[in-house]
Amino acid sequence: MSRKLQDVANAELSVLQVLWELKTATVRELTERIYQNCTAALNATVQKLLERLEAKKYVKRNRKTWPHQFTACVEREALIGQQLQTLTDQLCQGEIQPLLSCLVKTYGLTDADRQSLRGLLDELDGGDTK
Amino acid sequence: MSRKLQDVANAELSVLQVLWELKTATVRELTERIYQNCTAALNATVQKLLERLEAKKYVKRNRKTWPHQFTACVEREALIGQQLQTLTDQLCQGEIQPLLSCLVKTYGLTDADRQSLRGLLDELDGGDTK
DNA sequence: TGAGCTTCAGACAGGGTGTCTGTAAGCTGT
DNA sequence: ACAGCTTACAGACACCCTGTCTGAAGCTCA
Repeated sequence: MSRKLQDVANAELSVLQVLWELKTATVRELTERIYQNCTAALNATVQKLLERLEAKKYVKRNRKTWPHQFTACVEREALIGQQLQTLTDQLCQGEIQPLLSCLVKTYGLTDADRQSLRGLLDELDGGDTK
Repeated sequence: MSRKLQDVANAELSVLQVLWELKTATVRELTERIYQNCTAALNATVQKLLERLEAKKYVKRNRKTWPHQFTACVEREALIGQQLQTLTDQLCQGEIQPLLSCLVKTYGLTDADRQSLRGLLDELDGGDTK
């Protein structure tokens, strides 16, 4: 039974969040943003997190600049989509149906939510008018 | 930075899946269903998984019968909801909005999917006609 | 060239996970 | 009541992910 590989760890995610916000940043900037201060140790921690994110292809590093500049190369939406995929795979045999219904029922969707959701649906209808 | 506690592990989930299907089962039944055979070791493994699930309040054990009968005491839907919550908390600052849009856009929702989704929305509208 | 950052490699502890062994406890048919 | 089988329970591992840190090597700029 293979382990559920946790593609993005918690601390890694917090790095991504900042990168999404800043578009591009150095280790120092990230460290300060995340930990509100910046010691050698914390820097190394962030460095390591970036290293791992880079390995996972979630972050790109520009080695030509000094200090290196980092940018996310995965969209927040892509990550959401991926998580949703994992979720349906694991709990709904790949179907979105149960997830949708659960989502609509469980969450108190506001009028606005429903409205915009309808909008999205209409868009889709328009998009591929079979 | 606290670790993202993985509420239900992989192997644990496979136990739950079987319990959802069978409603109630013994360790032996579960073991056979999951591993296609049943050694002392595998039995103990399942036993341990059940023990952990019980601790997490996801499974109930009837100690009056012998062998013990196990039943899930969490619905699949509840788990989905919980996962969705985690997802939005981590990636959308608790908003469902981005998730919804991602979901609709990314997944090729079939006509049927869209239809049923509309149905659900209508139901909601009817439900709390403020 | 030297001070001060930055990068990089490696180490490490803690915890989750899946698995197993060994032992105690419970049941069943004779 | 007992032998023999099944089940329950406790504890022990090993593996790996995560977050963190230390120390050494590299780069820049005055």
